[in-house]
Amino acid sequence: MKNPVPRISDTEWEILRVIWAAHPATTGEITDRLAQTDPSWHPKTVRTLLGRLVEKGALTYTADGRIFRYRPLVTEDQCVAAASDSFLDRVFGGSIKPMLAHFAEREELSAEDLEELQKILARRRNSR
Amino acid sequence: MKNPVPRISDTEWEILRVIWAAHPATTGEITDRLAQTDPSWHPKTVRTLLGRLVEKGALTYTADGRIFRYRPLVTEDQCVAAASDSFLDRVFGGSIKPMLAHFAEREELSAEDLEELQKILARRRNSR
DNA sequence: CCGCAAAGACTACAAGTGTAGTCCTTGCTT
DNA sequence: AAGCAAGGACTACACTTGTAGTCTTTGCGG
Repeated sequence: MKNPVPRISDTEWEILRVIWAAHPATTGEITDRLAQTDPSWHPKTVRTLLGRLVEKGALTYTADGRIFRYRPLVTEDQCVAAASDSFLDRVFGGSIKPMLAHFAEREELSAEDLEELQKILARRRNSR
Repeated sequence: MKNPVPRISDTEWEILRVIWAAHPATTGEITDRLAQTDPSWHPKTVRTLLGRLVEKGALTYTADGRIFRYRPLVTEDQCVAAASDSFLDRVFGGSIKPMLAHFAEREELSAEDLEELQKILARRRNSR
């Protein structure tokens, strides 16, 4: 009964991100918000992708006159979990620890990040 | 001068994994090893994918009679790094910390895993 | 009241992917 | 020696993805 989260492509993620951030959202709003971070978004492309996301069951809309208002049918958490699983399988053969080790070694982490992560780990260890 | 790592698809990852594990490897060896973990691999499919990976520049081969021996042109580390970057961008908008937090919260980590990860983080913090 | 810009519907199209199938050659088996 | 199975070359084909373009309708600004 729980339809598995549909597969979300690269560009579709961008669309979903702005919708998760604030919904319902009209096509125009979505296009504008996308264009703010990347002006190369073409309105027609946005429309196509919105249509595909509706087909996939990731979005619905309600028509308000000739304007559509989109809202998500899948949560960001669901999609993150699904994408993470698939990434883990593909790239790390499904095992989480090497994966975390890989990222923990990367440069971009600040001292505060590291500290916070240690707290997360510590909390988990204590809660058994 | 460093050709960017080619984009590797899901099934191509599986192929590469067995080649990284032991190379050079003949088509037959590769097919057999794949079939061990998943008997549904069809030899023709393997051949097609090997061809594509060669086109992409991820593999080369040397012909030994009518038999090809494949070896990687890209390292697993390179591919892991590239795939990780792309995953990070797609799913977490490029920021590493929320990503690590997400995985650190998952169930599959054992107490030993957690401990080891804390060590990694601690080491990083100390090394400045 | 009318024409136009904008929204949506439908169409396009090449590249990438998953998954083989067919055809040709040749080394090995009887 | 003959034939067959295995390798490789080339072909197939539907689905997904990125990226729009054309066609139709309609509310709004003059």
